[in-house]
Amino acid sequence: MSTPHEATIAKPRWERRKEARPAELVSAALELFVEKGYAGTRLDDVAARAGVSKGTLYLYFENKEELFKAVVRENIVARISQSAEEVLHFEGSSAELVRRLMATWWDEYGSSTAGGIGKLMMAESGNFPEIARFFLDEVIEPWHRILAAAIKRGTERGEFRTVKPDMFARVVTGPLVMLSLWKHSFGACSQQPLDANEYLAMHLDIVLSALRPA
Amino acid sequence: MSTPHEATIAKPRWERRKEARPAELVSAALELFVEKGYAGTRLDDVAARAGVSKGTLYLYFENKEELFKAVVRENIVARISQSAEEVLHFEGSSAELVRRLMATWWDEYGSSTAGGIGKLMMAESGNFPEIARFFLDEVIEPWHRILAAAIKRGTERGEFRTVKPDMFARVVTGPLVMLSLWKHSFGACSQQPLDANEYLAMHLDIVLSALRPA
Amino acid sequence: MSTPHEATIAKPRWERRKEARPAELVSAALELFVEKGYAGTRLDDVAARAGVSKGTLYLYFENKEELFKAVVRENIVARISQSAEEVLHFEGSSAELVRRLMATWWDEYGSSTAGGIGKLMMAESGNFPEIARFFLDEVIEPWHRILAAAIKRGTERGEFRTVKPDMFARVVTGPLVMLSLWKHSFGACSQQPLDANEYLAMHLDIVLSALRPA
Amino acid sequence: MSTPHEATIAKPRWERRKEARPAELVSAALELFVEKGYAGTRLDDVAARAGVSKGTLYLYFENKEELFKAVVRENIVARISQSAEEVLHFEGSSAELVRRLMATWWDEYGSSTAGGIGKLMMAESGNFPEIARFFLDEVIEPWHRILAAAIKRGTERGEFRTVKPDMFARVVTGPLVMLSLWKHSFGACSQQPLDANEYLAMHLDIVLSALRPA
DNA sequence: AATGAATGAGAATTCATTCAT
DNA sequence: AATGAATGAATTCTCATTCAT
Repeated sequence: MSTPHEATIAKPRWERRKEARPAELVSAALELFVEKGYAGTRLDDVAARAGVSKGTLYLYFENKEELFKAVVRENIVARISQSAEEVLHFEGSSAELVRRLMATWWDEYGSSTAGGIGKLMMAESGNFPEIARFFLDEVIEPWHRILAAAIKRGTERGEFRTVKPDMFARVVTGPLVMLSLWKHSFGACSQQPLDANEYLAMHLDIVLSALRPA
Repeated sequence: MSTPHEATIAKPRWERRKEARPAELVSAALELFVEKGYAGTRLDDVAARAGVSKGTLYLYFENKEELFKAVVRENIVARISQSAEEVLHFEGSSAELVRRLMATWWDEYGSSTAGGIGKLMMAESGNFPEIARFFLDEVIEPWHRILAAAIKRGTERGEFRTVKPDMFARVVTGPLVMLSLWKHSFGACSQQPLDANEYLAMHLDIVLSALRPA
Repeated sequence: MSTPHEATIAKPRWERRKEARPAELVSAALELFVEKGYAGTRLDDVAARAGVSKGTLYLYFENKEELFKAVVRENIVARISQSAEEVLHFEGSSAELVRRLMATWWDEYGSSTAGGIGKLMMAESGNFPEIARFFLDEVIEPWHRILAAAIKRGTERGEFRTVKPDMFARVVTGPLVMLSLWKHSFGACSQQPLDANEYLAMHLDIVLSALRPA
Repeated sequence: MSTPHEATIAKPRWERRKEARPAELVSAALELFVEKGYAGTRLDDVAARAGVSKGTLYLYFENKEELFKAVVRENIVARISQSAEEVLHFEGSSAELVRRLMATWWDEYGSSTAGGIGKLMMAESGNFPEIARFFLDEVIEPWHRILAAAIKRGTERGEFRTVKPDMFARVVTGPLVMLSLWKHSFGACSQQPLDANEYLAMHLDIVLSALRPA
């Protein structure tokens, strides 16, 4: 179908980083969506922040909604699955396992730019129910299951007291999410900045205290 | 069938409701802002939900931003102050005090429609820094202080172990906020609905367990 | 048709100045139309300046355009005719007649609030051709005829040199109109205010110098 | 009838005219502002007259007011300065100088489309005081100074009688402005059109007669 | 592959006009 | 006669999307 002379078409002077573009755009879009919300983000600004023209955006994404979906999709990652492995194969104490899971959560998800996705999804879940559902299924529920599994392991091994693992996992995820949301919202206008490490240490302390067998 | 005369009684195009209008508009706006975010809310829709025309909105609010401010202002309420009283004059155990504060928080703030304000502020803090600051100063910080005071009381009376009251208060507020946000976001698309009472009971259990003196 | 008991209807508490209202409204409208132009004038403001509610305006004027027409109509007055009389019956020198006509023009038309009508008509003639035509026929042309008649009288009596009366009248009306327009436009933002008397004196001097027989 | 192929050649929805656009828009806006006044001019119409869509206007001008300012700015031109040169270096009689200045005024300012700017400024000076001030400083005052200088020159060379040059200049500018305003207002609805040349000849005659030494 | 001028539907805002009181 | 709350059409302005280059 393609004619041989196509190969002789002069190579345009740009050509570079064909692959990099979408990532740059998604990254710029992520920042702006998190900062201003979906409706509040102008594609003009996304393009400008990515250093390209507005038209270029449409070479890679059909429209604003598809860009939004891409932003969510590209940033939820398969990270969760790694944590799952850890739970299954972990050899140490359950307290240590819980500590590690939470540290991992914060390092790889909560504290990263991608953590803003949480805020975004929370704000836009009403406007994009399918995406919210997707996020719920792919991110939130898996995490709850992993953490619940770790709790259950501790109980079964006699390290933790008996609690309802699912509900416990949900509740103690609250402060983690809170911390992440805070960074992307009030954190910016609070004068004495929140010390994340101290916060996380206190949180771990609470969780483990609450799990101590009677 | 109906008497001809009745049929011809002109239905007034509108009713005079000067007193009620602003509240109705603010209420309609609250729902939509929470549901769709600031930028995603059309004033047309606000007016329609309040049962008035677009123009009427402008009789009571200078513009969209002022409406937004009014929504926030009218819904933060002075509720917090009542809780403050409770802390100061409470006679019972500190565990009971904490339980009551949390129940109050949920009943009067978290579970109410106004709880959506929290979600709204979180999403829009970047776009309205002054209002976010206001919300921080008038709602969040006071609550933290009240809860911290209750923790401190428990410690001083030997009922709780020693913890940093401020940080503890912040951390254990996480699940409360989480629950409220959930209701206005993923709650809508989660199939097995979250049982708020069970969640809160578990949370209280965790908090009190974590505070138990060694 | 009217029933006797109409007479027993309680006399409402307002009642006062039934006749005065339209004049107050027209006067307020005149000021605003002159100041802001037709389109730039809000009926709200007209009503406010007249000290009545917006609705009241519609008791007296069918709509904005009718109000505008009333403003023009009520302010062109029959003043002109008095000047006409003067020309016909004046006994003194033609120079004195011209002097009087100009002084009269300034005192009764140019310097009065109604002088703003000129500015208004100039600005809005394109939007209201019929009214412009009316103004032209009822105000401008008659004035030109009167002044031309005075010039002609002077020439015929040997007091002035021979000129084309019509064109002469038009040209020397220019400074008069200019002065009136100035008051309602740049006059407000010019720092050294224009001395109208000096201006008029110079103008009269020019006119009479130009008419001096060779 | 026409070859099918020709008929299917897609007419571009628009043409790229970045360079020409602002001038075209300003020109369209000038006509409409002069014709209908600032408030009476719809941006839709400006765009339509310039042959572009509404949105395009906003690519070049931030808002209606900026467009208005551009219209004024672009049309006052530095024409005045040429006349200034003439006064300084003119070698002939002062009467000839005055004649030339007036002819120049009419040819280059009064009779041109840009002359409508005068009408516009007069009508809108109240709504845009800063622009009016600008116009006063950049156009009106310079002209007065130039004409006054020419009068003074004549007096000093014994060609004219002694008059107050400033006031004289102001007064005799009246008919010029009048003529220009007339063209853009009543001129349109007057049946016997004003002969500008005859008017200007009469005016020059008056001015020079009035300046003749005793 | 990239651009950015142009578009036009849609949202915010204004204001002349209506009408129940 | 007077009011002023309510209306909705008209206008300004925004921004996602298109497309010739």
